[in-house]
Amino acid sequence: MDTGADRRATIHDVARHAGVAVKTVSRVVNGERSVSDAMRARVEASIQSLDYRPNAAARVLRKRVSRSIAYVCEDIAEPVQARLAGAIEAVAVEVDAAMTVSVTHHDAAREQSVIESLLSRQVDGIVLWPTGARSRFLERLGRIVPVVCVDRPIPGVETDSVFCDNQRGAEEGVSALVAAGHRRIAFVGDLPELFTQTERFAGYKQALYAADLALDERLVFRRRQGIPALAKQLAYWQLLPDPPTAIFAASSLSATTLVRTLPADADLQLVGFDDFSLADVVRGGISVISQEVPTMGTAAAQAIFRRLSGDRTGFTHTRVPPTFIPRNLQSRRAPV
Amino acid sequence: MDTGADRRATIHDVARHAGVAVKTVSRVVNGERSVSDAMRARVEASIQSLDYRPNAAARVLRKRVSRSIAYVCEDIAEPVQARLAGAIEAVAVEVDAAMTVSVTHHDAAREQSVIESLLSRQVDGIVLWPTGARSRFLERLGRIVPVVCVDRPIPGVETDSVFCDNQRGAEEGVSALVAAGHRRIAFVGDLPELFTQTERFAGYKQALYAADLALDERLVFRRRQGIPALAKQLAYWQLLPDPPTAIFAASSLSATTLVRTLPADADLQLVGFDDFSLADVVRGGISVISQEVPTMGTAAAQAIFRRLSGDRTGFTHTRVPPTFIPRNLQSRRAPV
DNA sequence: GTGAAAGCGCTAACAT
DNA sequence: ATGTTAGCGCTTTCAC
Repeated sequence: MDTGADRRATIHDVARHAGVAVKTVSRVVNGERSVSDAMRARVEASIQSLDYRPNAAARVLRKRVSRSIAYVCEDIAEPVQARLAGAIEAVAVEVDAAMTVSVTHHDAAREQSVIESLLSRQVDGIVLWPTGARSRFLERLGRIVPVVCVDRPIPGVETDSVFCDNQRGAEEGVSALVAAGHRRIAFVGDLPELFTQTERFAGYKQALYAADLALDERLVFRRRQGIPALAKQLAYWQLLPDPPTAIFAASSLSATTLVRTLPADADLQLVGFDDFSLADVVRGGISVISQEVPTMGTAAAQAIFRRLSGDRTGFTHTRVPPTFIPRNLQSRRAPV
Repeated sequence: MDTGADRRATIHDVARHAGVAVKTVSRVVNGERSVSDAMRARVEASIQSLDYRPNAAARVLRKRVSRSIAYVCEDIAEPVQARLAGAIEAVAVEVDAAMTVSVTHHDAAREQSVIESLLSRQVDGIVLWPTGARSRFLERLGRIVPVVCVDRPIPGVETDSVFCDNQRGAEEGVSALVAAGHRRIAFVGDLPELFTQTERFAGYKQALYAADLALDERLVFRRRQGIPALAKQLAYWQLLPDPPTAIFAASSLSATTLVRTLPADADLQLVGFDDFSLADVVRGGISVISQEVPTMGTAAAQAIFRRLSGDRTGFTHTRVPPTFIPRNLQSRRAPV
């Protein structure tokens, strides 16, 4: 029955127990068809009674594939990155692969070191949420193992990629404000050098352009905000001859910081990029552009497995359109 | 799967290139001290120029340890579970181990199958957020590999464990309501059979007892709520001769559902278990009992590595006290 | 349909 | 301080 746990049973133990050759056990374990039913039953009984589990390390060593993929992200506690992990894991488990998670904390040096470690572990592919740093190492990475970038690219390096269609999403969100009658729409975003921010700002500009509205640089606030800086900016806007009547917040951090900063009775309509918890509640509900995270995770994981099954075609760049979720969007008469 | 590079360099390639024995390369790679500086430098140069990376599969096969731990949880997208993953990964990376993440989706069958797969992969330990199902398989699991349970135990099985001190936390939260003058405090929680819910309800009762307040069963609502059911319950409470003036919500789901259900002007003080995004904002700020997730993750991972370094002492049960975060807790004159 | 033997890349054990 | 050899548990190759 139980082997006592002294030493895990090996394929040899099973072969001896069943009175067959090692190769036959291997065939049964791997579901190969050229095994008679009687033999299969005999081997399976031995596997059961010895509680045999194939040693993946030996298999990986021999087959040179690990059936494991890595997800390297900046911060697994961040909701979008966590949900992406869930979607990737779902695809992995489907094909009997494992997902390892490594975290870079936005640090390029750590990004390289965790990836080095993963390569050593023979991962079959990497879904990478890059830090945004360039490096000779990352340039060569794609030649060693299939890589799919998510959220943003590695600067100067082409890989398979799955990104949100940030520009289109932002354009849609801002256009919804225009359609609700707003003509003075401010932009509050994170650091301009971030890939997603650049794209979302482009979408903002495009929506204004499409509505024949001028871009007023005074209404653009692009930095890593704290509440004090944002409060000051809001006060400044109120002093303008024609202050903004709506704000497009180009990240969930911007949106939540705005929520914390705005007086409860401030008459400002908000649209945010990325949904966040209780966005449906605060300030009567805040409209958001919501990334299709499950779709993106599935696409990223599938891109890896596509490469693993031998696909050598050119890089694919998937743009997943986000969904605009209108909430409490009141029409507003345009000012004269 | 060959990914373009001809063949990765092996320890033999390095040995040949450097003109030394493989064992010497092994010594250098593993940082053993009995290697002369000259030799070390020569080997390291060869490693560099061949872009050599040790094959972890071969190492695992030989050493019988994988330097990898598994984190098995119910839903990696859930904030507490995601943050726990981050804390576990931080400890793992510190000791040059990898963390694999598997998800059970509250399904006992999947719990068993993912763990079986992990055992095959030779993980050195498992941090398990159990589904709560009993099984013969889980009973024996601890004999095969070190297991640390988080959040709740495996029913009927003792393992090392790291739990939040739910009872104490709940007691503290309810006591804060009592201290603010509340005498009619309702309990809104999730399914009573959940381990954490049982403990939190016990803390609620204890706080009432300590304050000489009777437990009024009519003020206890324990089920998986939706907004309609909760709205009905709130309406019922308003019809009581002495309706509750405060509510203790024993999960973040209960708290956020309450927030979505309560009219904005409802004069009810809330305290929730588990912090949630924007709890500092909604309804003027909601006090919460906040789990010390980083502490718990660190403790769980360390418990694994303690076992791996040979510790065979009895099971350790760590109870991490949560932190009460008061927000907008107004004093209320007790009714006559 | 089944089996024997070689070897994946590494490290433990034992030389020297 | 450095080298040689065996073997971890599996799959591949080839033989029957």
